[in-house]
Amino acid sequence: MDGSHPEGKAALGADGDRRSQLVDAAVDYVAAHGFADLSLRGLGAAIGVSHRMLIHYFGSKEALLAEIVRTSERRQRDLLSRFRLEPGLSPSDAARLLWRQLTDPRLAGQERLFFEICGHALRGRAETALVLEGFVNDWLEPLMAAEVAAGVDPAVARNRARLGLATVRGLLLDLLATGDRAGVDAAMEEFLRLYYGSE
Amino acid sequence: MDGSHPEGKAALGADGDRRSQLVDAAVDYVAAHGFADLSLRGLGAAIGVSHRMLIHYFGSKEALLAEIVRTSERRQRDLLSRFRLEPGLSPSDAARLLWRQLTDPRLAGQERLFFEICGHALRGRAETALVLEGFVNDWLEPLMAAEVAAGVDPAVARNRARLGLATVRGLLLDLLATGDRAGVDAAMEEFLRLYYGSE
DNA sequence: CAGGGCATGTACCAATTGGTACACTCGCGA
DNA sequence: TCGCGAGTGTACCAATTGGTACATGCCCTG
Repeated sequence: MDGSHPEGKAALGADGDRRSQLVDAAVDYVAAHGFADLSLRGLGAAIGVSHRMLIHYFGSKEALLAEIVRTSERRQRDLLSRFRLEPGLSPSDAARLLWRQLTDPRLAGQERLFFEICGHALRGRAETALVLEGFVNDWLEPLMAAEVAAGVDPAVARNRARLGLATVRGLLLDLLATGDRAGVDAAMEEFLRLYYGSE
Repeated sequence: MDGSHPEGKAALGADGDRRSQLVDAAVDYVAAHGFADLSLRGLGAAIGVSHRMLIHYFGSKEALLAEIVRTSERRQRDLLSRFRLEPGLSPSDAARLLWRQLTDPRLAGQERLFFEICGHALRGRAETALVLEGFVNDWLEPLMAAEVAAGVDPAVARNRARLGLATVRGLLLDLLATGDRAGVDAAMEEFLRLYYGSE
């Protein structure tokens, strides 16, 4: 009685069709309602399938969670790669722009989910463990490349990239926890001043 | 048949005696085994009481969790206050020392728990919501005071303190996720160089 | 039109959960 | 000595969970 018309299986494209549509909806739901206490029934009811179907498509709750984590990660990475296409701004302006994108309120749910998943991953939860792999390294490479491109000694660039990543995440967490956008933005400005040379 | 001898109720001190002993054991257990999937039975079995008694002493699981969160918070605060007693080192050396204390492997469980609780608190989970209150502000004040004492303009000091807090947390998260102590330490050194003046 | 395979729903199951009822023990005060 | 109340364990309950069995319906191919 909702949008689940039996549209046949050839309507959509490449991958799993229905399956990938479900995982997308699931990520949205999880980003909005949290990862920890997810139940197949609750999720199913919210996105319009029975919990039976979730098991059918994903095999188990654990597998579904793993897929949610992967998709959420991919979304974040897409955000970054879309950003990299920018023209040649000054490094500090580029950072500022990236920061503004990351702190877009519409991404808040996604960011919360990120930290939530981190928390679980630190506990060694299987579905989320793979996150820890790319947690730093996947982001370090592009940031490091940017540093090196700006003329920084590669050895130092790695440390600077790691520092920048950590600071951004720390401030992001601050923002999510306090909602004090002005205060956090001011701290970020202070960081940019220190990081990219002064005013 | 274990360490729960009926030692009478006057053996220990002030507060709840048994109760506070239980909450201490509970925090240890949770720091080691995680917060998300805690069950009263599992916890009880681990610390040597029946889940019945946990309900008896704390009223409900939620109340117990709230108490665990509060105690864990208090422990962290105690760590900081014990640290403040140091003599007058240079700011950067003081920061280095604090950093070394925070990254003591023996605290890893506690730190993991901190981030885990953050994740849940961001979801508005009731027992953990109070954490968000003090999440930044409680730490900002002492850090800000230190900045001001070092001669920084109060307006800037707030931003610097906030930045320092965020960076420490970001790097701590990095350390917990990757275990790459050397890499994270190097990034921290880079930060200290930027933060407290150069080479 | 017939058959097969995929998608879906309903009903169900076993396990685990937080929480409760009741019984038992034990030490203290009258 | 006799309770009485606090501490504790055992057994139990209802709800929720992930997961399964079976039946149904639909579309596509023959």
